[in-house]
Amino acid sequence: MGNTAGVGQVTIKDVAAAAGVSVGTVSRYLNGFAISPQRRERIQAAIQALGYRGNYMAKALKSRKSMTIGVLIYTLTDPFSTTIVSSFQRVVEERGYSIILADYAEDIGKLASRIRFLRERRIDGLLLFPLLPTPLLLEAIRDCQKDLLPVVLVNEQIEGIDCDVVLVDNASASFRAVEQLVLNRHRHIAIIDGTEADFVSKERLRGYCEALAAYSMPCEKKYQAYADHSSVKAYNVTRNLLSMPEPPTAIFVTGYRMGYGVLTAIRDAGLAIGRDIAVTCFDRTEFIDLFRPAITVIEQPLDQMGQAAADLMLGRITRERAGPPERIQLNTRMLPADPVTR
Amino acid sequence: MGNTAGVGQVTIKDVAAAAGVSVGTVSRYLNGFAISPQRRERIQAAIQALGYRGNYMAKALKSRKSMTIGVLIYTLTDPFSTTIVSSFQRVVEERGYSIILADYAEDIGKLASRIRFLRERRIDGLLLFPLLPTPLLLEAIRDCQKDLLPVVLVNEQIEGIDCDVVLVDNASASFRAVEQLVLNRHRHIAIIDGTEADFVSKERLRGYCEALAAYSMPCEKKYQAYADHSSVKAYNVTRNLLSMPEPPTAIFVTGYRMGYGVLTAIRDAGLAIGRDIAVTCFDRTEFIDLFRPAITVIEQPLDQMGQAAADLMLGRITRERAGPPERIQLNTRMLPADPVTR
DNA sequence: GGGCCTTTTCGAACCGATTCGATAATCCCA
DNA sequence: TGGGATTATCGAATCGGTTCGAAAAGGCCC
Repeated sequence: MGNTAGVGQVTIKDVAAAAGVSVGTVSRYLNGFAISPQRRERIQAAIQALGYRGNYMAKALKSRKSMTIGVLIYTLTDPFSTTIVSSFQRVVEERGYSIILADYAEDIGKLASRIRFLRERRIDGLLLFPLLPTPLLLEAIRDCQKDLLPVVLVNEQIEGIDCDVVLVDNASASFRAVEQLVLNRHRHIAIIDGTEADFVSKERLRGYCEALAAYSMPCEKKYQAYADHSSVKAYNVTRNLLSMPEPPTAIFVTGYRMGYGVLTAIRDAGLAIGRDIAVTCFDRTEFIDLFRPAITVIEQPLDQMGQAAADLMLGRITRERAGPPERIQLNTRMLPADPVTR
Repeated sequence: MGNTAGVGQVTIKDVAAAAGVSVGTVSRYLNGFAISPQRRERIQAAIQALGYRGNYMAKALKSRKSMTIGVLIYTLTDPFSTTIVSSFQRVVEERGYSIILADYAEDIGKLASRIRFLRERRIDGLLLFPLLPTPLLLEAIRDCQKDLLPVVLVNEQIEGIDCDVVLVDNASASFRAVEQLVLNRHRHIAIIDGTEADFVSKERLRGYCEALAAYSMPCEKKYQAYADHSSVKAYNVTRNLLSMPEPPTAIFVTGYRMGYGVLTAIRDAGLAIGRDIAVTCFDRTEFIDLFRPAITVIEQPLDQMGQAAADLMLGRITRERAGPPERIQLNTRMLPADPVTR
């Protein structure tokens, strides 16, 4: 029956009645099937007149697709991941999907319950930003895969898991960055890295070490530090580095938050970036951009990453793409500093 | 009938059959109504055994509530708003709501279509971060209200709209900040503000002017600049200010992004923050924190804002709260610098 | 144990769409 | 213009829950 008065509750039945056709026919029209011209017109008129707006829930129930993708991010406050999400969203929305967003407050322990929450909403796919390759994560992913829920990972590689993933060339970007410093005659190059455990940090450290090795330079522990992705820790670490008997002449920082700390520490030590010391920093942010071209920035293709993730996801959801998981590796771009040579 | 094999498609019917009760009874159990102990046990066992997971879509369809709140943000990459969203999310999720997130890429023109998108998902409420009080926005909100869709605004006040809103004490915070500078004997205090049009910027400028007036100081145009919330523009503006014949001895910046530009410009001018020049900045970010206590920071209670917004929203959605719109104004906190006196 | 009141259970209708078999309309060509 | 093939339309069943009236069960008191 439906109601004509109520608030936005015009149903397909009302439209059918107003147009003098069956509900099935209206449905056909809505889904783009062939329909006779005069009926098409009457239906269009009825929709217009009644202000019909399809009921997404009914559609989702019947078609068993929620047209919703869950996005689980470690924290909503990190512009790096939200930028990726933003472009991901743009792409999937064009195909009618919306995203429901959750974060796990950088607490791996919450991952499972957050995923459960999303799955109760019957998401059609899951975009996951892991922090660490823990067994818990592995189990959670396996669980999704068991139920054929497509999962796409961003920036993480996990032993023993076959899962679509989007990455950047962490190791080789680091290699090139450090190589450039070496070529500019730096002999004491420090690295300030995230953690010992996460995939991205490990890869970036690997690139650093390989570059030094490639030029037969020692890879000394005293020039290697972890700052746990924290700007404050990076600040302290940098001050320590600068007060060494033989301080580094170049610092390679593997993340923008730590970059903040490094830049501030250098300033507070009374040194001039780009003259007294070279800095190469992963991630391009609005703030770090203010230091160009005094520092070298490794820019990650965030938009592309979001798009790639969206393509992977949509391919799986629609089953246009089957077969083994893909591992998409995108290239960073180095925005070189005016050289600081020794 | 249901299926026992398939992927996660156990229905309430399957549970009922397995427990030997009717679907209605299972539903009662699920919704916390009284039920006889032995049935309760059988139902629990059946749910456990089958791995039943309620179908959110079916529930939403029948109960006409999507248990979903739309969040429309100007850009996902702004940590200020995403922090608020994060705490908002935490609160509403406890009540079973999830959020679906969309941004409008700082393009007011897209607002209407973004809202339409969200409304097609049958959201139960809308949390909106406006940028400007435009007629378009006003119309969009009116449209929601007409259909009794609860709307909560963050950080915006619109003439002629009655709508729940969460704000901070922009004007009085500015007043106090500038007052403090005056008391430290600064006589040339510059303000770098967002735009001429947005509510928050206007309020912050008002506080600045009122503070100067309160101390009978001139409110000179030459010390007032807009930087459009951009760090690069703030950088340029600051350089200009510093090269005036009579440069300001204190700068009041009304947003963290512009703060980045100001701090960098001061550094590049060879001045020391907290010694040569005083800086007071709105918003506390990880980066700006690195400058404390050399600069004064006005911290907004982001978590509280999110919670307040959530409370407003849930109150409206559940109709526990009716009546006229509320305007919740929260207090910022000033983290004072070590004083730079003249 | 019977009568009466309360509480629990059952079963069916319903939410608003999709989808499919059956039926009606249309088209094409002889 | 008629017959066969094609295409559009109708109507009913269905998705997986909630909800409500009616029926059954349980509790209490005499």
